[in-house]
Amino acid sequence: MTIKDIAKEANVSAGTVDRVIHDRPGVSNRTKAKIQKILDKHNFERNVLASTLAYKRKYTIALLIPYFCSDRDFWYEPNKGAGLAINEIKSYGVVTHRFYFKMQDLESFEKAQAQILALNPDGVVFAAFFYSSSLEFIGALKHRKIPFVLINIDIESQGNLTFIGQDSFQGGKMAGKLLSLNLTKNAQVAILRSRNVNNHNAIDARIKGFMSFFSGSKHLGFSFTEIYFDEFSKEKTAKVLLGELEQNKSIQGIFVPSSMAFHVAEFLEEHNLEEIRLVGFDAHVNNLKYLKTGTIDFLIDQDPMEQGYMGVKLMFEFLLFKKRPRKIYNSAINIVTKENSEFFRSPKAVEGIEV
Amino acid sequence: MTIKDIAKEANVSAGTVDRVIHDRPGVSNRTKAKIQKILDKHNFERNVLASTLAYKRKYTIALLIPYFCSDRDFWYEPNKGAGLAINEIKSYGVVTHRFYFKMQDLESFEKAQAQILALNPDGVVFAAFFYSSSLEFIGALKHRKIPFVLINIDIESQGNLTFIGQDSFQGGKMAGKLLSLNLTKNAQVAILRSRNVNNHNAIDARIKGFMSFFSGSKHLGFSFTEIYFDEFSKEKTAKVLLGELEQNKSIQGIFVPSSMAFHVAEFLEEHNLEEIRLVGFDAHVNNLKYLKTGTIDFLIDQDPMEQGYMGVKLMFEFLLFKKRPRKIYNSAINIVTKENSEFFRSPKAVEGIEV
DNA sequence: CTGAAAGCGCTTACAG
DNA sequence: CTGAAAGCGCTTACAG
Repeated sequence: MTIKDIAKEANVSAGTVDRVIHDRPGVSNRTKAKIQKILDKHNFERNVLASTLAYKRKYTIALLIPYFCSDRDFWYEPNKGAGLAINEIKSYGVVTHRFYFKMQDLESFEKAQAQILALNPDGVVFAAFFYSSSLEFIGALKHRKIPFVLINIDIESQGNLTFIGQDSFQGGKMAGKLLSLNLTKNAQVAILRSRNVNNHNAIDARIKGFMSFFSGSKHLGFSFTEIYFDEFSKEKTAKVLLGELEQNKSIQGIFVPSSMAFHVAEFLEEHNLEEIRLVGFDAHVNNLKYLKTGTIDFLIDQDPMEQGYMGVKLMFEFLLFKKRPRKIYNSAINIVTKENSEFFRSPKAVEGIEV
Repeated sequence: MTIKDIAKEANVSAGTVDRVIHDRPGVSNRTKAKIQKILDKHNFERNVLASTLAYKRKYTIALLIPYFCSDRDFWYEPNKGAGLAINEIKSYGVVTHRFYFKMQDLESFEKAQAQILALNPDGVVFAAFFYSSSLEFIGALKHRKIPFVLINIDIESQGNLTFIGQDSFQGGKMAGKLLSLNLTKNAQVAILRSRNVNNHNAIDARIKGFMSFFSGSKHLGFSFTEIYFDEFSKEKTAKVLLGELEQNKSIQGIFVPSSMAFHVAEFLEEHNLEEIRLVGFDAHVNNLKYLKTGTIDFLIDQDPMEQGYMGVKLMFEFLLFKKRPRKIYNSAINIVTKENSEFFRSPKAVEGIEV
């Protein structure tokens, strides 16, 4: 059933049918009703391919995420997912420009923002690092009426099309449960956190969720201590941990509410402290290494590839097909252990295919 | 960059460029080389939309999966995933016919097979229940050179395009680990299995994987006993379990290597035996109910929606774009607990969108 | 308010 | 071996 068929049945031209389908002005009510009736009768759905081709409109999407050095880094994955989506939608006349900034470098973030505003894209997908700078960027986007999608890091702002990321509180609660499985009663647990971090909110929420798991009566015996770092790096981690663990020999479990558990694991292995139980976030290659040796017991993964993929894909569907996404897409809370470290994400249909 | 642009640059017609792109005969080597050079220079990629539209070819895919009664059943999910894919690909001129059979009714399976062969589709996606009947079906498909994709249940046959499903051995091993987390040393564990089941292979592999986890030196104290059912149903489960658990009061953990853990959970709750630890497969609604009450400790999920989605999508990509999938797509081994029961799968970009 | 015609980019008989 | 033309289904100026 094509527009032509409908037109013939209604004794009008294809152009008129098209006007009715898209509710464009310039059709008499009488004709409109007649055509609509036939459309409904046949349950007409227009051919999206032909439609897209005829529209001729080109769309530009900008993606802004942290720079990554190798495929072992967290942000490699969202970038990969975005790449899959970009590839899928390019036939539809969508060109996606990718911008990267350095995670510790506000200037690089703002430079990328300026470039994006200069590009004046039809939509923006980004990770809201640097709280106040992100808010300004959002202000500029809203002013220009450019729709935007947030991935990975939420920010209490209005007007984003959707947010795609993990529920941090639930993730933290999950971490609490997992750590508890390997601890005996009355264990002492250390929570490790860095002072120099951009997404305080997510870290705080994870810790709140973590503590909430132990608030039930079952785990009254546990005690907790927070250990602060200036930043996560091999040397600094070692220095602080040496002091703390020396001072407090009864620490049996460590919770790292960020993706930096591998630094801790490296330290534990070097000091033969593998019996300390360790739970962290994000199953990137750096962390997986220590999951496999058993020094990290559990990782909680959020399928970052999917975040990149969906960010771009949902923006595309909004721009071309006016499909408005839900306000929030909760990423997976995947539990990763030695046993499923090869199988903790669904294999994506779009990858791994040779032409 | 379009075919027209290339044609102009090469001083030939668009038709000739098209012939070169598709390596169709009837172009002199000289012209071919000239055009190819220009194509390479511009890194030409043809517009898939326009191409699909012009081809005019229609494709038919047949899907064959078990019938399901409600959205609480396992097979509801693959069907839903398939529906998403069907919707995505219909613009490309692909019509997918869905056939359902009753899991305990060989006749219904063979009737559907006959209908599919009568339809003579371009590709078939199916779950290989009923071993020998499936082999016959595969023989018929091969004879007609109809490509086919297996989902959920693998079968040692040759010639399938790909298999999409969980690695049963690894899944079982994961179950072993999870059950062990909640058991004390020297625990006695029961493995429950039904005699009346179609995919013996997967169940056997899960049990092998399960046992392999305990074969390490760490768990020498555990002992295991297999309990057989004629089939899983509320009454039969209760009857057998009553006898077994009565006779052997020291059973502390139960492993159900199928999706039927909810029957066991129901029994345990009715007899106030919730302290027995329980691990099963597949996070469909029936099972999730008892995960939430805590009677089931862990479920291992395989993202069945993705299996349906990918089965159809990969067949589509093969038929239209000649993309040959990998021989196997390992489904996820998702660990589901009370804490992540809302978040154990990636939200699919394609669903939940209002037009 | 409505229709005829041209065009999106690619493919395919057909003619030469 | 090669080109001109028609067509896939939809959209859009343009003319009336």
